[in-house]
Formats: sequence, structure tokens, C-alpha cells
Amino acid sequence: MEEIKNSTWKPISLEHKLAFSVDCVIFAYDETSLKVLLIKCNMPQFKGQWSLMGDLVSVQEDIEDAAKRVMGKYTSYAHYSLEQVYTFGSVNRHPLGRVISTAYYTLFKFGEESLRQIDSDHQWFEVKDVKGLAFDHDLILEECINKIRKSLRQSPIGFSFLPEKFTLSHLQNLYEVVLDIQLDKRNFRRKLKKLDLLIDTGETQREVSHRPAKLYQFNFKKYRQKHLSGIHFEI
Amino acid sequence: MEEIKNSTWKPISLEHKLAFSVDCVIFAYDETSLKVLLIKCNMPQFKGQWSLMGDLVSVQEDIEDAAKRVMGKYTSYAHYSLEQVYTFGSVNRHPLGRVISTAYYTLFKFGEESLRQIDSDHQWFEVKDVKGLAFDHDLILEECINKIRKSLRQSPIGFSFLPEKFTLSHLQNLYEVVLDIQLDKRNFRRKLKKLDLLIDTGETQREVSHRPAKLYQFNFKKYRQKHLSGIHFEI
DNA sequence: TAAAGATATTGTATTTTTGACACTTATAAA
DNA sequence: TTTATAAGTGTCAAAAATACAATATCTTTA
Repeated sequence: MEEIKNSTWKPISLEHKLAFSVDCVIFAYDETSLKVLLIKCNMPQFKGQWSLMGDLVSVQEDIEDAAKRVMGKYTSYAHYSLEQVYTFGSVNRHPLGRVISTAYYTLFKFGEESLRQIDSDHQWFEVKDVKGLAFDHDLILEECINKIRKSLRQSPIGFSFLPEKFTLSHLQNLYEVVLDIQLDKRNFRRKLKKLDLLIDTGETQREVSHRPAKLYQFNFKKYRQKHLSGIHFEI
Repeated sequence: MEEIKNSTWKPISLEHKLAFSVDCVIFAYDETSLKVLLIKCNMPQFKGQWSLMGDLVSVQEDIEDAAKRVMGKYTSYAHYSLEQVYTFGSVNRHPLGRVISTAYYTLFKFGEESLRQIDSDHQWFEVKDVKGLAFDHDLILEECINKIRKSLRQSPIGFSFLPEKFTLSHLQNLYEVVLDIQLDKRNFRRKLKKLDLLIDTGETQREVSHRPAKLYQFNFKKYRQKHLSGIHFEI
């Protein structure tokens, strides 16, 4: 391997070679709660505990590619959002040695094709019930939840949770569940109308035993235009 | 060194040992512009270019401690804010090998003791004039500027730029310079009064050749209380 | 086929917040 | 005492946020 030198131009020592990983928080939303996918930790130090999905990053791999690779075990990640959240670098965060880790999260689309087969070592949990994860993963999850809540209000990531066409009630429910708040139906709809970022598809729901709702699509193109002109988004 | 195993319990290979650095963006504000401290890059690949301050993180060092160590060359960092911004992990971002780097920024207090002696290899630049930095530092700086602007509006980081006691005009000027906007004096003051986070010290400016302004302090304690109760801050 | 059940859709009145705008005041210097 | 300089202050109109309830449309069931 080629030699790396530090800023004072001395050859890099072993002191400066360490392991680097990505930890991926896979969120999903099922109309009643925000869920996170966890895996059973097989390290003796964390026997019986669950952890986030993660893996070491190889020297020839971009960290974002590593995150996509980890996500890719569970879904066709290309369709989903992927956000870097924070990098955790305490010396003792990993019991087997120095591992710095960057956390990413992604959102699973509701109503589309489901996960690739997951074995009994994997399980979905409601985020509000999660506690006692291995490593510093409680902290990582907490930061990711904070970030997703902030982003949900200030960017259009929520639409990644929903199918391409959705009703206004679906959208409102998503906000209520993820943010854990109650919203007024009329005020919510007025706000979205003023944002002017939804396309009325002209279609309505099928096979529901009540008045069918109109289906909308998010207008990503118009959003990007507004975003580039510095127009603020807030729900 | 102890052996690290990856998630499939095979011994870790050299493929998973790499170098990790921190890059620090040191901002300062001098009443007329937002400035950033840069250092001349002494690598032949970037001859004549400037770069951010950074260094490799050693295996026994927390990444935040490494950032403080880098900052500490220039100031008594303990008093200053330190924010992690983003981690840059492209395979080819460093010409001498694989180096993943986490970016931090800090804000220098205006009007307090100045920098430790900096040599001719260091220089302050107005952020709006900076271009053509070494490595991917243009990108890193851009991300830090975006973050600082966002944080300035949504958290009380601006006060880290100011001396403990400041006038409302100082504060307004800070917002105008860093955000590159114009603010109405009366509306700005009304907003701050409603936030109810400033303490009137009872003191006024000394030795100014005009009507002396009142001096205020930021009420960090009250801010923390409000913040914990989920009350939103926005200027 | 009529009634019941379920969810969708819509408007108004009140309060709060924002944005635009100009004069008076306090101090130092001339 | 006059002048220069920045500090400090209030109102009106528009926009946004909040609180609140009746009607419409579809399916299911009696």
C-alpha cells in the first residue's frame, strides 16, 4: 500500500491506522408507528442484545457505498433516501478495538415491495420501545430519530415513506405518527395547498368501504426549483 | 494491538485499516465579514494552495479530542463552540491514500483575547473570497458555511461570536454579516424581546462618540430550559 | 332500496406574527 | 451650542396560525 504522511511529513505510523464502519438505521412506517429494523448481536460482550445493521468499510470503498451495501442486503436501496447523520468516534465505543463509525438512516416506502427475506436474527421494533442496544447504538438511534423528525418538517423526506400516490390522510397520519403530534385536518390541508407541491392525479382510492379519497403525487421537480431559489419548506 | 473482528467473525484484514483525520473550520467575525483561517498546504500536489487545519486522529484519541487539539494550536479552545458537520469518505479525496475525514467548525469570540501567534503560513480570508482550496476543502468549507447559517437561525451559536456583553446593534450586525441579509432594526428588536432570552445588564457602552447602547447578556440557562421543553428558536 | 357506517372534504372567525416604515434621544466632538 | 453619530421606540396592514363542525361520497347492511 502506498505510504501516507501526516501534516508534518513524517511517515504515518500504526497509531494512525484504524477501523471504520457504517451503521445503518432502517426506518419504516406502517400507519400506526415508526419502526426500526434491528439484528441480533452475536458478540459475547452483548449477548441477547440487538444492534443496528453495520459493517466495516474497506479501504477501496466510499463510505456512502458501504452504507448502500449494508442497506442493499435488505432492499433495493437505490430507490430509497440515504442520509448521513453523525460520526461516532469515542475511543472505547467498540469493545474489540478502535472503530470509528458513521451513522446513516434510510426510509422504507410504505406499500411497495417489502423487504428481502429477513431471517429470525432480524426483527422490526417500534422505535419508542427500543432500549438497551449493543455498543453505543442507543445513542446512534436517538440521534437518527432526532434528525429524521427535524428533516421531516423541513424537507420532503416524508414522501419516501409513502407510495408514489397517496391521500392527504395518509400524509397527515405519517406526520402525526413520526412526530408524535396531533394535527388539525383542515389546517394541515390548507398548509399543503399553499405549499403548492402536490399534483392531483385525478385518481381516487379503490375498494375502500367509505368515500374514496383523492390520490396525490409529490412534485419533486417543483420542489427542487423552489429549493434552489432558497424557498423555505416547513410543515 | 488487539484483534478486531468484523460482523462475520473473521479476523480483520488490512483492507479495513485506514487513516482518519479531522478538518477544522475556524470561523471568526470582525463586524464587517465572516472570516476563515487557512493554512498554506505544503504538499507538492497542492503547491500554492491553501487548506483547512487538520490532522490525523491517533488510535488512542477521541475524534472530538482530536478536533480540540487542532483548534488548540490557535486558541484556548475550551471556551468555544465545536460542532461536527459531516464526514467525507470518498476513496480518492486524499492523493496519498485512503483518509476519511470528519469536519468540525468553531467560532471565535469577537473582542476577546486574540489568536495565539500564527505564522506566515496562516492567514484569515473572507469566506466569500475563498476558492481553490487543497483536497476537497472547498466542499468541506461550503458544507460548514451552510451549517453555520442554518444553526445561527435556529440555535444560540451566534453568541459565541460576541463578547459576553453586547449591544443589540452588535447582534443584529452579526446576523446581517453572516447570513448576508438586511434586517429591520425595530422588527429585529421586537423578535428578540419576545424570545425573552436576553438579560439587560443595566450597563451601557463606554467611550463611544454617540448615544451609548445598553449591554445585554444571553441567558443560556433560560435557553436550556426552553430548549428542553421543546420550545423552538428561530431568528 | 333505504338506512347506517366510515372517512373525505370544505370555510370562517379570531388571534398571532410579520413586514414596512420615520422620528426622537443620548452622548462625544467640534 | 451646534453637529455628528448611532440608539431607541410604535403603529398599521397583511399574512399566517389556530380553533372549530357540518356536509359529501362511498360501501355495507338491514
